Amino acid sequence: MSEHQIKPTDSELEILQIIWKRGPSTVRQIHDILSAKKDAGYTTTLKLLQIMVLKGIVTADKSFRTHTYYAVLKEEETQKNLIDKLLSMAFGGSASKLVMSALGNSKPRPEEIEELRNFIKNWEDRNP
Amino acid sequence: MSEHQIKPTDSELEILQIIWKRGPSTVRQIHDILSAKKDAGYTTTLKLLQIMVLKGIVTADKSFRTHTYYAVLKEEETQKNLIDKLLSMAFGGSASKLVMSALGNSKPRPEEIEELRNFIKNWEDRNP
DNA sequence: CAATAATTACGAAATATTTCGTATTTACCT
DNA sequence: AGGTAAATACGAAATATTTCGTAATTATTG
Repeated sequence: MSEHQIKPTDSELEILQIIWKRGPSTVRQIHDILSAKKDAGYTTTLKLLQIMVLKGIVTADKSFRTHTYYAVLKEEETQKNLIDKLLSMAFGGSASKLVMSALGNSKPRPEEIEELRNFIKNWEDRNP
Repeated sequence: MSEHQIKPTDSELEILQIIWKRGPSTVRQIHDILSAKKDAGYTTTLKLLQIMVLKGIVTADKSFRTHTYYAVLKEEETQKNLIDKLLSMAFGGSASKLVMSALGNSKPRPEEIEELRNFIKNWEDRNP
């Protein structure tokens, strides 16, 4: 860990999420998904990716005309950072309050519930 | 709900958190707490509060020279909004992943663990 | 009362983020 | 080859956020 916290902005997160899900992607691929859910110009998406390269959030393979972008930030690690921030920013550091709020308001799908129950079972074993 | 989502910024959240904890507070009181953990000028804190009034995040009682600021946004509701956002922004909408990430990386204090266990027990009853 | 201190008002600079237009380059297709 | 389409480069406007300096006002104190 030589680098101090690279913190993606909201727009950057939207893009990261797409790359995490699709794997390495081109601007066109990313933009098509992005523009399905929000209003955005192609060059805007391109510019964002280019900025993300400068910040070290993604890398670009430029060996072909159509560049391909790879996520540098790891999904789990980024999620952890965001939770840590939310925790200190809005929950006074209380993980239990955060979890209760998340579970209290959500309607997890059945398969999620099962996953969660298993996790909780293990978690309880580790926290007697 | 006539108003569209009032979304506090990070700095605003820091202040909100203080008011939530202390109750209605003056600029001085807020600033003293704030400046304990970060470098900030008094007028910066004041200006932030004034902007928050414009946005409807807090209200100011100006009947005395030293104004007192009240939170308009409710803590639980704001927390819920932030979690919803984080959920769609970084967890692809999966509450279970969010919870697992939060619990996986945290070391809750003993009293939190108890609270959490009780909550989970109830939650499991409601999600058979 | 006069000086000092505390407070608010407010403009505006500094910074960060988002968006897009235009120019240029590269590929593709008759 | 010539024309069209697709892609990148890049500056810069538009917007949002954060920070602070200065002036004006009101209280406090000696």
